[in-house]
This record gives sequence, C-alpha cells and structure tokens, in this order.
Amino acid sequence: MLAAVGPAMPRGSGWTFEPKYDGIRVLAVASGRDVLLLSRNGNDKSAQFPEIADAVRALAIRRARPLVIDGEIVGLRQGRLGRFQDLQGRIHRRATTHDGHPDEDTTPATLVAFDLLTDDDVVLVHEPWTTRRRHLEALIRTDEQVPALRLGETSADGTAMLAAARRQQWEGVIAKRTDAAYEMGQRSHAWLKLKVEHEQEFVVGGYTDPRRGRPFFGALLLGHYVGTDLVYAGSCGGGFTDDELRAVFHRLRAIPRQHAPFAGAPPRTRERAHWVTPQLVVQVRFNEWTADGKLRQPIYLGLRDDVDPRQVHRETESIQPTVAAPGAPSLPSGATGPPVTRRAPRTESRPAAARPSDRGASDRGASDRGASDRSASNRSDARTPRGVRRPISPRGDGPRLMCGKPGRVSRAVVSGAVDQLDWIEHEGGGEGMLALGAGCTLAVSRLGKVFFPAVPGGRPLTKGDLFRYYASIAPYLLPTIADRPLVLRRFPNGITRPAFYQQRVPGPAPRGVRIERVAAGKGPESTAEPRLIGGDLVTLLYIVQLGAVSVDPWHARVGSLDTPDYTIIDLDPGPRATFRRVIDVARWVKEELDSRGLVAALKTSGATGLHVVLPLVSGTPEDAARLVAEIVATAVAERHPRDATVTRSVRARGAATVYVDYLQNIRGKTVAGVYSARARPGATVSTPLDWAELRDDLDPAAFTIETVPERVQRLGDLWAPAMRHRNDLATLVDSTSAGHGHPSGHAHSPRRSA
DNA sequence: GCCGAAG
DNA sequence: CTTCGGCAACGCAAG
DNA sequence: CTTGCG
Repeated sequence: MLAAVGPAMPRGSGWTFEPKYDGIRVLAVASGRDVLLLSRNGNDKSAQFPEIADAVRALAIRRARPLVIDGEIVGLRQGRLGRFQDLQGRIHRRATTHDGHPDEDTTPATLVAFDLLTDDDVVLVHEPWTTRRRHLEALIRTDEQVPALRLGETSADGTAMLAAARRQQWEGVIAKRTDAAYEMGQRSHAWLKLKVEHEQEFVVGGYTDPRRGRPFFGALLLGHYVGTDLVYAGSCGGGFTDDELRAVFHRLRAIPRQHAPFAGAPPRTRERAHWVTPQLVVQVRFNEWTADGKLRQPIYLGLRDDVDPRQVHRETESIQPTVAAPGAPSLPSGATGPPVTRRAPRTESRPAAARPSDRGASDRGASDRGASDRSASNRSDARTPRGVRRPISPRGDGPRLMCGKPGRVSRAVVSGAVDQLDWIEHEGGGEGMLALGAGCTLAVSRLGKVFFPAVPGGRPLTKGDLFRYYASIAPYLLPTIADRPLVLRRFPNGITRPAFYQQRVPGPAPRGVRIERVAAGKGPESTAEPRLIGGDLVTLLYIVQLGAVSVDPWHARVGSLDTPDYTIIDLDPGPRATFRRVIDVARWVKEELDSRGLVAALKTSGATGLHVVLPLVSGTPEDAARLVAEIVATAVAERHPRDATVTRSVRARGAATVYVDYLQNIRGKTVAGVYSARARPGATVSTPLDWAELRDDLDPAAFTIETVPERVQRLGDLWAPAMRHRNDLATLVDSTSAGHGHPSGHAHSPRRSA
C-alpha cells in the first residue's frame, strides 16, 4: 500500500497521522524461524540488516505465531530516527561483519512497524486500520521494545504532527483513513503524503547536454552565493515542459562562458557541461539539502527575472509551501518577490510560485509512481491470475439484462437503429430514446453536434453520423470486441475540442450496458475496477453517446486476461514520412513474418499508419506476445535503418522514418480496433485490407465512416477470415534462440527502474 | 523519487 | 487513465 | 568500465 500525494491536510475526523519515515520500506514476513525483509522490488534485505531480521524472528517466536509486518527500516543517529543518507552505506552490503552482525562502524538501524497484515492465522488486510493497529500494539508492547524493532508513532492531531515534521526536518506526514482496509501493492487515497517541501531561487552557472530523446539540454547546474563565491548546489533537470526547455535554452545560449563560474573544482557531470555567465535566476522546489550541500529531488518551477543573482544565497529557512491547515490559509511562498514567469498551467492561470503546494497534487496524484513503487506484493502477484471478475448488475442482484449474445446483433435491430437515429437527429431535436430490441433502450442526445469539421469536398459529420456508422458496422465490429474491456477516449465536444481518457466506468450506466470488475493491473481482487466490456450493441452505442470516437479494445478477453489473442505491430509514420514509405515498411514486415512462418492480418490504423495484427493461439502469455512483436519490429528497423525505427521517443525519431511500434502490446495500452472510427479529419476508419491491396497508390484517407459500410457490402468482411489463422509462438521462440538469435539482444534486458 | 510526453 | 522515459543523487555491488 | 538498486 502506497500513499498518494495529498493536496492539503484532510479535514474532519476519521484520519490518523504518522511521520513519513525516510528509509527503506519493507514487508517483514516471519514464519517459524524464517524471516524475510522484502523491499518494494521484492528483494530480501535481511542479509543487510541481520539485527532487524533477528528482532522480527524473536518476536514471532516469543508470540508463537507467523506475522506479516509493514514498516520502514530507518537509520539511527544518536538513538534518534535518521535520514535515508544514514542508511546508504549498508543498503547493498552483503554482510556487515564476520559474525553477521553490525560492527561499530555501521550505522545502527531499526524497523519502525506501522501496520500488521496478518497476525497468526488472522488475515487483517481487509480490516480497518483501527483493528490492525490494535493487533499491532498488542504484538509490539512498548514495555518489551528492543533497539531493532519499534512501534511507529501515530496521532490524531495532524496539524501538530506536521509542525513537528517541519521542526525536526522529516520528509513529511502520512495521513491514514482509520476506516480503510490495507490495499496490497497499490497506491491509495486512503493514505495521503503531506510533504514538507522547500523552495528558493538559484543562479544558473551552466547546463548539461541532453541524453537521448531529450530536446535542448539535460539539466541546469545551479549555485548560490556565499560572499563572492558561487557555490555549486547540484543540478536540476526535472519539471520542464518542452517549451520551457526551449525558452531557457535560448536564454543560456546567449551568455556562454569559457570556464565554470563555480568556486573550486568545476562540478563533474555525467553529460558534457556548458558554462554560462551567472546571471539567470530560477525558482526551484526541492525535498531537502543533502549532507554535502546538494539538492535532493529538485524541480524547476520557473524563471525569476526580478531577482538580482548576487542576492541569491542559501536560505536557512527556505519558505515552505505549507499545506492548508484548517483555519490557516496557505502561505504564499512567492511573498519575497513577484511571481515567477512560467507558462500558465492547463487548468487555471496562476503563477507556480504563488501556490506551489497544489502543483502535482490535484491532477497528478495518479501519475505518482515509478519502478521502485512496484511493491513486493505486486511482483509476487505477477504470476497469479489477475483478471478476477465479477459481473455487476445495474440494479439489485437480478440477472443482467442481456441485449443479445455478445458479438451478435440482428439485421432488423441494426436497420431499426439507423432509422431511429436519423429521425431523432433530424426531426426529434437531436435527443431521444433508441429501442434496440428485446426491451433494450438507450437514451441518446446531441446528435446534431458537429464532431468532425468538414474536409475539402465533404460535409461536416455529426455525432448522429458517427452513431449511424457504428450501428451499421456493428455486425462486423461486435465480434471483434466481444468480451474485451474497452478503454474510452472521450471527445464530448467533437474532435477539435479537448479529450480525456477513461478506463473506469463512468457513473451509473444504463440498463443493458455490460460492466464487469476487471483488475486494472496485477493486484488482487480488491483492485478490480468496473470497466465496460464490448460485445453488444447497447454498450457500443453507449460509448458513442459518451463522446468516444474510437473503439479501443484490450488484446485479451475477460476470462483469459493474461493471454492476449493477438499482438500488434503499429507502423506509424513520422511527420515528414510519406504513406508510400509506410507501405514499404509494411512489405518488409510481411517478408520478415513470412521468413519466420508467421501469419498476420493487415488494416489501416485509421490515422496515418498501418496495423499488422498477428492472431495467437489461446494461452499465449503476454510476454511472448510482446516479444514476437519486438523481434519482428527490431529486425525490420535494423535492416532498413533509414526508413524504419523502433525508437519510442517521438523527438529522437527521424521525422521521415516510420516508427515500428511493438509497445502497444501492454496492459492499459490499446490500439484502435478494426472498423473503429478515429478522431481525425474526415472521420477515417481502421479498415481491414487484403495484403494484395498494399499497392503504391493505396490511400488510407479513402476509408471513412461514409465509405466503409459500402466497402464492406461490396467485399464482405475481410477481417474475420484473416484472423482465423493463429500463430503458435512456442515454435518461433525456440527457433529464435537456437537459430537467428535475437536481433539486438535487448529484448531480454531488464527494464530500467527508478 | 520527480516530472512531462504520449496513446 | 496508464505507461514510458528522462531527470536527480550517492554509495555500493555485480557483470 | 557501465548498470542496477534503494
């Protein structure tokens, strides 16, 4: 269970507050004489902290029961809880001494226990915090405390605790809902991080070259004045938008300098450094000063053209963005000067320095994660079935209203729906109730709204036009999305207006719309979110009513969510690449597939590219699906480096190359499905093609919601037959490792982590 | 850990 | 929504 | 030397 970033001190009762310990988060698992101290990545730290393992073992033996304790390993300084820096020396060390116990040089450490997941055979995970805490306090009695294991502090007074955090330089405070269950391996809003943050101005003394894929520069080299010396304070590369990188770079390029402006030896950087005359001042938010005077977790906030660089000193009491305590409005940290110049955030116009604490809170909580956040439990759950599902009935516990079999729809219903939509749009004021047979109805509205502005030689297309397209193509589309969770990208006001993604089902859905709880990631059942499941006409038309333009199905179906039944190679041309080049790359992909005995179906993406889809035999693991796409994509890119690339970052790809994207085969990512309309001018459609249609004059823009129904009438459904031949990857993976070898080898390299 | 880019 | 990748920092270990 | 970890 991980804490979300809290925008402010939560109000009302039902919360308890604990210090945010600055150490290593572990789950201590003790059973019999066996003890594991599992870090977030699932690594056992008991070799590094034997005294803690011993203390946990002793406790489990004394109480004669298995235990799972959640806590933080914290370094001790003069008997008081220290900082992460105090632990750094022993995080990785195999054994601290010959007898397996820490010697005098190693900093002592303790496990601060703050939660109890299981107590003997009682599973406490689903109990409220209050109950878990009661068990924990009974387990770790204060009169029996040992140095290596102690009970975490908790208090009902959040304001006082935050004040203490500020005084004692903790990282912050964690607020926990007392009625909330423990959510294994998940970031949860039942736990909120209230951080003590610092910010101040710094002088820019240089910058580093960017690494791959990054525009303009990597990081700013920062300093502050001590007397006449400019003292290096570390660098800062986070917090820039691309626009800000460009703007700052242009300022820096104008003031180059031969030698480092910093006092003493020039700072050593990983990438090459460029020096500038120290006159540019920036505002930076950061977590803390490290022992050697560098910034920890620095974030760029903006330029401070109003500040004289000579006046920039290290502030002993950096003005901190305080969280809003009840009755105490947040302190404007820009009080020392005018606001920093920075682009207006998306939502509202407000200078970053004026209200820094809200940055990254309200709209960024969900993105607060990293590889190191993947908890031990996440890892260990990776092999367990994760698609636990439970049908939800819209009301009561009665059987779900079925509007036909999934993937099927009758001709009569389709033509009836098209006629009704036509009438509602043109005679009924754009709003009305669709009857879809078998007693199923669906309210639709705003059918006259223009969703697609007119393209040359065409007319504007309305929401009603989109509705009618989907109704008429439903007999071919529905089988391809049957039983698949759908990701929505909603354009409530047409494709020229802002859109947003939605995975969880929005609010109460109309009767007949299929919703099931599907685990978002790898977590246990408790993490399952209600999602829309494709297959019937009501659900399809409902997502159109919500403003979805495309239909984006998962690659796996409920019931077998771990095993996708196809894998996709997405050919995506750069801004200056012609479609002709996409066609060439598609041909090379076809050659590559042929040479490996693989069979694939072809469709336009509906946008500017092509999709090559490989059907897979049932039971193909996710990893294998992704790997085969990667192997083929990498092989093509290596054979035709001037035309094709597998570089993910948009900026690092040549503008005239075709991106061979194998990374769409990931949970949570989707690709517009076959027969899906796209949010593109002219309402283009992802259209199945025969490989023989891959001619030089192929024009993907010709396939639109106006033309595709007629094409399908004429040629029939090309997709179902093309998807019938399924590839068995077991044979391919064998031949790859034995024969050709992996093109680059990096497919097996571990992923980067934080 | 932080953030922005991207689908 | 979700994932990816670039950025910080630092001492240590593994390849 | 680079890379991964926390």
